[in-house]
Amino acid sequence: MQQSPVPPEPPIYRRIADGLREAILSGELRDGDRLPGENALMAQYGIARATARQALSVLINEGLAVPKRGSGVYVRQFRPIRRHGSRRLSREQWGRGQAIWESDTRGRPYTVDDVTIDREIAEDAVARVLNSREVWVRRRRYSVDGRPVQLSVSHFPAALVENTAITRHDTGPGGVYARLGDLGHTPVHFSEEVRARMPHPHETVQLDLPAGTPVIVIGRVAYTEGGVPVEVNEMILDAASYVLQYDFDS
Amino acid sequence: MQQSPVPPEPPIYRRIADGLREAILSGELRDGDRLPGENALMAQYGIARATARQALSVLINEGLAVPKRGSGVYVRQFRPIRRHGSRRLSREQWGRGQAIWESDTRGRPYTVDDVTIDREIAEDAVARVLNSREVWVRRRRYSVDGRPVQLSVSHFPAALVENTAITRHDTGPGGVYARLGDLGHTPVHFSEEVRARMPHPHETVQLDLPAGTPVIVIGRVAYTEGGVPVEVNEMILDAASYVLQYDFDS
DNA sequence: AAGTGGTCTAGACCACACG
DNA sequence: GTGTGGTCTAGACCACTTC
Repeated sequence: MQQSPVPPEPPIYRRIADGLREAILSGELRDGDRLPGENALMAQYGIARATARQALSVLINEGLAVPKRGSGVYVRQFRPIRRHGSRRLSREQWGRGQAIWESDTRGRPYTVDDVTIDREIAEDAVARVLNSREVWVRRRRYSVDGRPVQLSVSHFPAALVENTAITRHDTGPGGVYARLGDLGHTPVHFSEEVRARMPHPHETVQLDLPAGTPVIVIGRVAYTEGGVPVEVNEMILDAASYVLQYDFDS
Repeated sequence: MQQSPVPPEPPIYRRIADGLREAILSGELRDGDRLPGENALMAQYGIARATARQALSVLINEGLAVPKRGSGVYVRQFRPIRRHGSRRLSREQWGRGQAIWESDTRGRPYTVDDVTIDREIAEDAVARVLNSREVWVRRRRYSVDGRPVQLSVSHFPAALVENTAITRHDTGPGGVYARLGDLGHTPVHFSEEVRARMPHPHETVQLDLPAGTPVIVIGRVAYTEGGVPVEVNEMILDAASYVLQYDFDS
C-alpha cells in the first residue's frame, strides 16, 4: 500500500509571511498601512530576529511591502499609468470598452530629466536592426508626480540624422518624429518587443525602485512607409507604475 | 565650506554580490555554471554563514541565479518564447525586420494540462467587461519542453455559450474561437492589457518558478465585429520564458 | 531618547544531492 | 558519507526616523 504523502509543515517564516500576505490581499491591511515590525513579530511568535526579518523579506521581495528605514514596513501601493501601443486603434469604438485594470487615465504631466545626446558605436543587436554601427543616442528619464518611472534610450542611424535637430537638445516642435518627417522618413510602422525581468543595479538606482519590483523592457523599432528602420528605442519601465495596452484586429 | 559627501562603502554582502553579478553579466560565468557556494564565500572573504547567504540571495532575487538544494547555486539561463500579438501585422514585410532579442522562433510544441471548465460567478472586473456575472470559465496550463510556462483563464458570457462545445472539454476543430464563429460571434478585435509583477504563491507553485522571476500578466478582451465582448482571458506567463511582440501602424 | 530596519557574527540541526 | 543549501537561535553595533 502506498503511503499517502504527508504535506510538510511550511517553515515558520513562511507561515508568518502567508498570514501577512493574506491580510494585505484581503484588504485587511490597506495601501500604506504599517505592517507589524520585527520586534512585534519576535514577541508575537516567540522567534529570533533573523526569522522575523526573513518573514518580512518574503513580502518585500514579492513587491507587496516596502521597508522604510527607521520607521517600519508598509503595504505597497499600485497606481499604474496606462500606456497605449496603437493610439489609432485605441481610439476606435470597440477599443473603448471597460478596462480590466483600473489605472490613472487622466494624463498626468511627466517631466524629462537627465537628457544626454551622444554619437556612439551601437551594440550588435541595435546595429543589426538599423543596418548601421554609427548611431546617435538620446537618453532620457521620465518622471510623473516627481517620481521616476521610465528610462528611454533612442538610437538613430548616424548617416540619417547627422546635422539635424535630432542631434541637439532642442528638437523643435513635434520632437524627433517631426524631424524625421522633415527628412522624408516619417515613422509609420512600429514593432515592439516586451519583456519583464528584475532590474539591474543601475536601473534600481535611476528609477529608485524598492526591492521586489520588476521592470518592463520594451524594445521598439520604428519603420518608414518604405520599411526602413529609423529608430530603435529601448525603454525600461517601473513595472508597478505601468499597464501597457495593445489593441489590434484579426 | 560644504563637506564633499563621502560615498559610503557598500556592505560586504553587496560587494560580493556585485562581483558575482559582474562575472555573470560579463560572461565569465555562463549559463548553468556553478557559483561559489556558501562555504567557499565564507572562507574566501572570512565572513559568517548568514552574510554569505545574503550575498547569494541578492543574485537569486535578481533572477540571475537559481539555488539547487544539496547541490549549489547556478547561473540562470534565458531562452524565451516569442509570442506575437497581431499575427496579421507580424507577417507583413516591414515586420520581418531583425528582432532585438534572440528567441526560439521554431514553433516548439506545447502541451496543455490541468484543464478545468466551470460555470461561475465572475469577479467584478470581468463581469463589468462582459456585461454578465454568469460566466463559463476555462482554465488551462501550457508547458513547453515539459516545463510549465503559462496559466490561462478564459471567461465567456454564460448566456452566449450555454449548451455549446465551449462548455465541454473537447471544443472540436478550431477550438473555442471556431465555436464562437459558429454562433455568429467571431472575435475579430482584441485588446490586451499587459502588466508585470512578482508571482503570487500559487503561481509560483503552478509555474514552478524559481525566486527572482516576475510574471507577465496579460488581460485580453476579444470583441466581435459589432463590438460585443465575447471573451476575457487572463494569462500568467513566466517572464523568463517569453518575449511579447506587438506590431502596429500609425 | 526610543524604536526601527540594516548589517554581521557564531553557532546549531535538518533534508537533500552526489559520488 | 560528505557537502550543499534551508531554517533557526541569540546575541551585537549601526544609521536612521520619530517623538
